[in-house]
Amino acid sequence: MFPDFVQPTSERTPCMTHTGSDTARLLSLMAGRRKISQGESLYHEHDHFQFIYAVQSGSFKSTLALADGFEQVSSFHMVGELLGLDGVADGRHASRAVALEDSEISTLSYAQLTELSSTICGVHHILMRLISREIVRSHCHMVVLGSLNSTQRLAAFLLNQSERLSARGYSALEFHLKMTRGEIGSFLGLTLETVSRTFGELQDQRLVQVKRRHIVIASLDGLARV
Amino acid sequence: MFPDFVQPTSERTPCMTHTGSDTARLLSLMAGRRKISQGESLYHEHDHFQFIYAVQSGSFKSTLALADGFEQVSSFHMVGELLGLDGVADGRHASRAVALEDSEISTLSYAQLTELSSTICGVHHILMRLISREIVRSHCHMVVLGSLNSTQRLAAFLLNQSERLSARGYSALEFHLKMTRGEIGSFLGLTLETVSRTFGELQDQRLVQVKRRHIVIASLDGLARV
DNA sequence: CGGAAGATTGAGCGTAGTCAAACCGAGTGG
DNA sequence: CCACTCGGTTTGACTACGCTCAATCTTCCG
Repeated sequence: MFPDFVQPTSERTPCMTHTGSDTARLLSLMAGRRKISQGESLYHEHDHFQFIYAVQSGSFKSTLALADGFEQVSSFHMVGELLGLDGVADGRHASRAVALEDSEISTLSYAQLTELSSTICGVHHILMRLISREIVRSHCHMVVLGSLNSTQRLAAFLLNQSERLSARGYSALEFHLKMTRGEIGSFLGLTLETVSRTFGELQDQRLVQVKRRHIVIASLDGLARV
Repeated sequence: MFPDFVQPTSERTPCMTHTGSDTARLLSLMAGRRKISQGESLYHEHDHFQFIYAVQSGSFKSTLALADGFEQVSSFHMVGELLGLDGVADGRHASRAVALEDSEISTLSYAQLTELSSTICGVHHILMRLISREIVRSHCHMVVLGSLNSTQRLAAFLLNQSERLSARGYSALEFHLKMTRGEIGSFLGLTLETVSRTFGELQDQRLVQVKRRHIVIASLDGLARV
């Protein structure tokens, strides 16, 4: 039932977060460091696009505003991931980035970066790949939103979290979510009540243990099989 | 209820298709031309990424395969739009592109393009912007999939079609869809029956006239207000 | 301790999915 | 020309999943 790229097991998965040598090399160019406290915004929609950011510690969500004032979460970002690439499109940010906890980011001026591109061969390849990877990630998420039921969505979400956390050296089976049920719901196209209930279901099936934001995965395979 | 960027009226809309001076300049570099007949694939998932394609005539859909063999439509492409940019991410295509009708495409080798980037200043800016714009587009579609009901989704779809067609000099109010109900449904995260029924509703509300694939929009504003 | 924000749980409802049948239009061949 | 097929579309009846509204509980923090 799952698109194969949602599963964390496969070696090369397009849904993979953009952590890797690409980002590492880009990170080495990063300069300014800044603290962002919980709830603070890094940038807003329509803000002039100037910087690309990398999460140094903590985590962020990206949101898009709906016309009625509500906001939908479009992605979560954790340590080592980049923010702000959506601004390349037309020089303005298309989303808002908010810290989910007290965080630190480093900053890289896009103008600087394009200069570097001409001197340091390969830099713009890296950047291009990173942006393109974002496309692939959103496409994956479109599949999640467009063809999975609530249980499958939440399972996919947990697997994704697990994969990204373990890629950062944390446990793949036990972790602490930084986001509320409402934010998860918004991200998955569900209500917060449904998220809560679905956590309950997964727990009843002995696939995970959930205590508020603390998650223990009992069976990765089981989750993937959902 | 609509995210403002779903509406076709606003002047600068991030959901805007990537037709514009950027594409135009890129198109001028395009070389080979090829015919693709209806149902034929331009590339498949996991194909080695080598070319970027521009639709010269006809139209295409991009699909992602689910693990169970089904495919979800992730986007539609019409004349002047680019295909294949998802392959930049890791050198392999993440989606499949299929012609919705007998079509023609022109081809641009990505390797060639990156060479050009170093000589012709600005080429890689263009490419970067185009890729980034794809991100913004997918984010918009995530909002559609994550927070709109069937009527709103279909209205957004029709407005999008209308906008893109009128940008190409066709009528904004009367056009012929190239895709089946099933394909629309897959794209919008609905079943084909729901698409059909929802077309009926919109017709009952005198917002559009629908006869199979022939669409006449009675009120763009009405659709946008849905 | 009290208040607030977040999470859980419950009851009832509605939208969209499912399954099934009928319909329509285009193309094919007798 | 009509009969037949086939893919796509429409329509109907029923169902179920997830939403809504509401109450309660938990944890955190002043």
